[in-house]
Amino acid sequence: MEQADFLELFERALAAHQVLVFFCSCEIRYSGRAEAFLPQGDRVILIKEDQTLIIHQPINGNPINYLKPGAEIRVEKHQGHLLLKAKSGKDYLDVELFKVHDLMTKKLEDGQKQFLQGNEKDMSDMIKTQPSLISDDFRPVSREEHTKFGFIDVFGHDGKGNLVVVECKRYTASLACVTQLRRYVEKMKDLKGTGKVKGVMASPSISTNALGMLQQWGFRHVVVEPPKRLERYNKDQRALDAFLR
Amino acid sequence: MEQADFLELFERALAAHQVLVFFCSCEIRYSGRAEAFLPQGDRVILIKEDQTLIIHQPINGNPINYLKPGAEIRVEKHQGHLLLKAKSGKDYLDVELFKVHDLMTKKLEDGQKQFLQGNEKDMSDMIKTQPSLISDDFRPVSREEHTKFGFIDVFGHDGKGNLVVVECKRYTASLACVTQLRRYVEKMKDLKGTGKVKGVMASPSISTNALGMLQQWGFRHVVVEPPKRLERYNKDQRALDAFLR
DNA sequence: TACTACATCTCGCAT
DNA sequence: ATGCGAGGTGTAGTA
Repeated sequence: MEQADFLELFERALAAHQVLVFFCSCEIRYSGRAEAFLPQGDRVILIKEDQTLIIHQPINGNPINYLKPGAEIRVEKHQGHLLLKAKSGKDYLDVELFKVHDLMTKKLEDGQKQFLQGNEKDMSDMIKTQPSLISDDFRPVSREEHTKFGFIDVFGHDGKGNLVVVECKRYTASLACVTQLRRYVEKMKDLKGTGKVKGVMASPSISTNALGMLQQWGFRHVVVEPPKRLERYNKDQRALDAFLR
Repeated sequence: MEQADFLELFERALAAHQVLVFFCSCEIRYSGRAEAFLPQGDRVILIKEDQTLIIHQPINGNPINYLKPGAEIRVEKHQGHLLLKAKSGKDYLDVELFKVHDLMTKKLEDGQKQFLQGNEKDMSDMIKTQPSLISDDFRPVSREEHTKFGFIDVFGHDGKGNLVVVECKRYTASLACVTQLRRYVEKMKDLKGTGKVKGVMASPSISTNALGMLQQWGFRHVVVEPPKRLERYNKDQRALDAFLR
């Protein structure tokens, strides 16, 4: 693709807040929270309407370089080829464009948000409405969602005069998760001036080391799966899919 | 763009392990580690040569949906429009394609790795070669000895018979960082059977609460910046850039 | 494989 | 702006 053609289309699309994608051979310098250099190779560059800049190599899931939304982006001629210079906050990206293979631009119309279920919040909600998931005598004191005594997921008491702090994790609980629970329990003991505070880790599973530390602190692990209400629908889809194959 | 044309180009590019990008109007269902639904809108869909699938809305830095490398991807006709079905591990993605606006495919040649400096490893290396950054009497032990103690960033001793555990963070240290350090110190006390173990948090800054907890445990904070050796080059570039503006 | 910790983490939420 | 914790976190390193 010709330099002049690219430059014109690029400027116009950028000004019109279109989305731009192009294939190119380039070399990249990054400076900001860290410093990086990526030698010449073919990449995909995506510029969104909010001036997000994302650069992908032909393999791997994550972008190799990027700038957050709101970047200042411009292209200038530099020693026979083009130089894309961009800045977002403290981060700077310089992309030497040796060759632009192909470019695609379009104004995209969206504005939808994704509905997502099965996160940690859904898990703690489930425990509040089904306290027996923790124990027969567990009584949650719903109320506090984010702050009050901290960021405790579910807080309550049992029938033996103990306060109970529940920490939910949607994945295998690790050492870090247990220290988090420990921190909350100690905060609660401090605030309430009592030693009768129990810790419960609610997660689908827990690593061996984490379980060891949990028990060392006299805490309990309870197996709880994150709720996925759309699961049946999707299961059906998968079954149908397998049938059609 | 015509369905039949898209289908043919898509299949061919996918089989040739080219990179594909297209603009489309679509509706997305995700099922796997969670469940999600995204109503109809315009998006950018990127399929890489390793069968990574990434879907972007026209704004925001992160993809709204994605599948990890190695996904099984196919497109089939479904009630007048196209249906892209993909699966990677336990994750399923169904994309109803109401209209494909434009498509770009190309075999990209890369294979370069990024050189990056200023990460936590660089920070701990710097401390090992310049122990005075921690204190005048700090003496780090050799790297070989270090490894058998686990995940400790820098380990050593001072002139007063104390073992010293250093935890590096490239950003503002938080409560979680301090509990991590605490965990390492306690592990070390246990392993060595001594109470004389000091904890040091090395980071550019530390939150007020984290500093409180740090001091409560008798640990110290030392201000250390992650090393960025290319910084001067980039600073010069920025200065030059400003001059040319 | 399981587990651990880093990441230019990003993002939202609350102070 | 800062602080704190979740994330469909992803990714690398190690046992």
